[in-house]
Amino acid sequence: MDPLSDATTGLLPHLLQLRTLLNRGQLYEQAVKDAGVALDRPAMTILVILDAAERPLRVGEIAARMQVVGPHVTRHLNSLEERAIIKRVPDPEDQRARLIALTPSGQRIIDRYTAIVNGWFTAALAQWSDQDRTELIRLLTRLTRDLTTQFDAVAAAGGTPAQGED
Amino acid sequence: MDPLSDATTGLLPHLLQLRTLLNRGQLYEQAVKDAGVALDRPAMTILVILDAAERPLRVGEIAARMQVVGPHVTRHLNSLEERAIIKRVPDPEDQRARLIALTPSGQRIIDRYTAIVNGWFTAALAQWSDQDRTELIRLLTRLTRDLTTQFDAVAAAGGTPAQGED
DNA sequence: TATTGTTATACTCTATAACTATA
DNA sequence: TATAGTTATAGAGTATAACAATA
Repeated sequence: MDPLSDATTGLLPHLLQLRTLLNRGQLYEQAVKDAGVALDRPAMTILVILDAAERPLRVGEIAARMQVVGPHVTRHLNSLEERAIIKRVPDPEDQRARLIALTPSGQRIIDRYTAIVNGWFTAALAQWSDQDRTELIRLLTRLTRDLTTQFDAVAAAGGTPAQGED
Repeated sequence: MDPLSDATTGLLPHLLQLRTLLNRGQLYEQAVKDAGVALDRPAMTILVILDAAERPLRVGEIAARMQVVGPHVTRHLNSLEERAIIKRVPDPEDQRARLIALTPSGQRIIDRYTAIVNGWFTAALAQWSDQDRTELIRLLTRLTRDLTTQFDAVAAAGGTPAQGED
């Protein structure tokens, strides 16, 4: 009756399993240990986001990308700034805001960390064909984008299923 | 120099973003509200796992699939059993163990919940081709499996990069 | 003695509320 | 008065340690 159901039914368990996998603290601890630093997961996530952005970000932008609330980011930034891993610089466009930038030391840390984790991914996908790897990235990117849109709509509607009818 | 890098570099930010998306508590709250129950996320995860397994599971099996530790599961099972959403039955093969089964009431809850979430997924993937949906499931399944293997190896090695050389 | 599960306690991660400063 | 960020406090979520019962 609904051809979509065949493919989308069963997606939930798969995604939960992936989430479960990525939430394992053990991995981050292993990676930061190998990278020679002692940072917790949220701090590491902030660094990954700053590194991927390739430019300084506002606190609010980081919070939005982490899907968390402002104060959570602030707390970790305080700790990261004390250790000279990030720095806060004034935003020339708005004196209320601050731009968060990686220090050279912070950049070295995230580079080491990323190299290690990418090494794991490379090993995990070693048997994959080039085409499958490319497809994975493409579908994952699209999935994340479309789920974000859908979830935002659901949250905004505040209780409406949103089967996408009207 | 390394053709794998092209595809696997950048995988980390994508996966973190997906994780971030799936960790949003808002969604679970919306779904359980629509489903007419009041359960927290870990409890809901347990029900999803039991439903996907299509048979009673041991406490240890649930913990393994959630990648959490036994006591965490026990606590939620206590609460779920009080509300007659799951029940513990003796495992005929081992008197130490117990099998966790959904009650009819619990099955109804997870059915409603799953229908709602699957509705969201269906809406999110409405514009996708059948082929892309099929490919997504296939690659996601494989990714989860291969990452699990890799991460287990890393954790077991206890600090070894595991580029798969030796 | 090793394993399955439970109870009790502590730690990590994230949210809400109240406040300061600039727009 | 609205917005960007911070401080302080409270609540989920998960882990570690100690224990009970069966293999």
